[in-house]
Amino acid sequence: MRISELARQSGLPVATIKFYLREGLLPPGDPISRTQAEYSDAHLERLRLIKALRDIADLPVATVGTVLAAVDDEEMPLLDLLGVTQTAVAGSKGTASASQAGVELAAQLLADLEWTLMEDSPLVDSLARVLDVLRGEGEPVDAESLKPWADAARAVAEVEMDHIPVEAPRAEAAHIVAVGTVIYGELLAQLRLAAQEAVSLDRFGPAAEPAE
Amino acid sequence: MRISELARQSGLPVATIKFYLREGLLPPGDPISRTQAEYSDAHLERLRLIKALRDIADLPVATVGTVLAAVDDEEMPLLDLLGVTQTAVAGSKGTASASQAGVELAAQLLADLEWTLMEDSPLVDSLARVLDVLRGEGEPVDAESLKPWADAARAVAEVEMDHIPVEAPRAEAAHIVAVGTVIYGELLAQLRLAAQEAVSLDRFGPAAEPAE
DNA sequence: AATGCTAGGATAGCGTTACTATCCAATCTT
DNA sequence: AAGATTGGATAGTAACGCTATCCTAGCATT
Repeated sequence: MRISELARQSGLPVATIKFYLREGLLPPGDPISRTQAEYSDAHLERLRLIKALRDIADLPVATVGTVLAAVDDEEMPLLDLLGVTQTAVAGSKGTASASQAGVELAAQLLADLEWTLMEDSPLVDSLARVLDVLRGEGEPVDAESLKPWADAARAVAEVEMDHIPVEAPRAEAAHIVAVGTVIYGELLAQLRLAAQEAVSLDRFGPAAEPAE
Repeated sequence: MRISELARQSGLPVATIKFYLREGLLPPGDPISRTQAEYSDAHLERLRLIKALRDIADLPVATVGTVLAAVDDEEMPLLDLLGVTQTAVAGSKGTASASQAGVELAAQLLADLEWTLMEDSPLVDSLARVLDVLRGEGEPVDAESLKPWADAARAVAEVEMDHIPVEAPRAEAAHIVAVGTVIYGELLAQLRLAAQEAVSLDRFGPAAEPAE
């Protein structure tokens, strides 16, 4: 198909597709002639993926590029791909770094939970930043207090890791790792909000006040 | 204290504080004279809150304003404040809206879970958008398949709702509702990533011992 | 009271991000 | 043959979140 067809099927403007081509998010089409290129279903698939990462996870375009490059890199082990994707998701916000105390707190928390991370995992820092804020708000940050969140996180993580088809072709597994890390995270976040609303309605009654 | 002292203690540039004042995120100080205003600890507190919402939750400045206005509104019931905050968090990303099928799917999911939301809750739409993407990726979106995430979400939501000091002064409870919705969400997200890494290291990692 | 520094307020400017629009010559379609 | 379309290059735009500059008025010191 040509670019306009790709635009039609993906629902993205031609100009945007050209932009993604320029940014290297979408590989170039097969050049048929000097002014024509042929795009495949793989391109469409790729655009859908980009759209998901942008719309749902709100990842910056440059970060999407990093993740896609990792997905495409046949040499990269899935474990490393997971790391790249996590870094993209975790690190896409803010620039401030965690306090020393926060990092120690995070390390202690992980130790208490018996969760072993990689030596230099950037997740420790992301976690430390959150703990810094909680501490600043006077909330407890010890393992016991945070256990409900840790248990919930661990439970979904186990399911998600089970879900990776390690026996399947790498491309397929890589795709699921990247998408799953992002999308199931968002799913969990949205379900949490929905659950909050359901719980609060259950408790404080649906007849709380006359809505208009 | 004067503005420069406020800047020093909050770690924010004076120009930024002025910007927040203009945007209405920070209430004006007590005017001592025509060119001097006195700021209190409450202002410092407020700045810390703004910083948390910006740095951690990455909420747009305008959205932070909406949430803060709701926190300040003594007339607003906590239930409504929760709704405002959730909308801020859930809706701060993307602009695309969910498909009709996605909305129906979301409604079905909530029904199967026996979660009752408010009539016109925007969460249905946010959830539908996520389900749309999952469906597009060929992932299952029925209640049974998604139960692990729903259970995890419900579990933390229960704890979080228990955590709101409904008997305390409204200002305090309101503060916790707003901050908690955002910060514990981020905590959960980060813990999930950490758990993913811990689980995958346990399973595939270097020096992994079959811990059975 | 003169001097100099800071505060507060208004306005304008800047850097980044993510597109979007315009051109253009080379095809392609009919 | 002729109008439309394509790929590619380049430039422009809009939103966002600050940041910098001005200016006048007061405070603080001498």
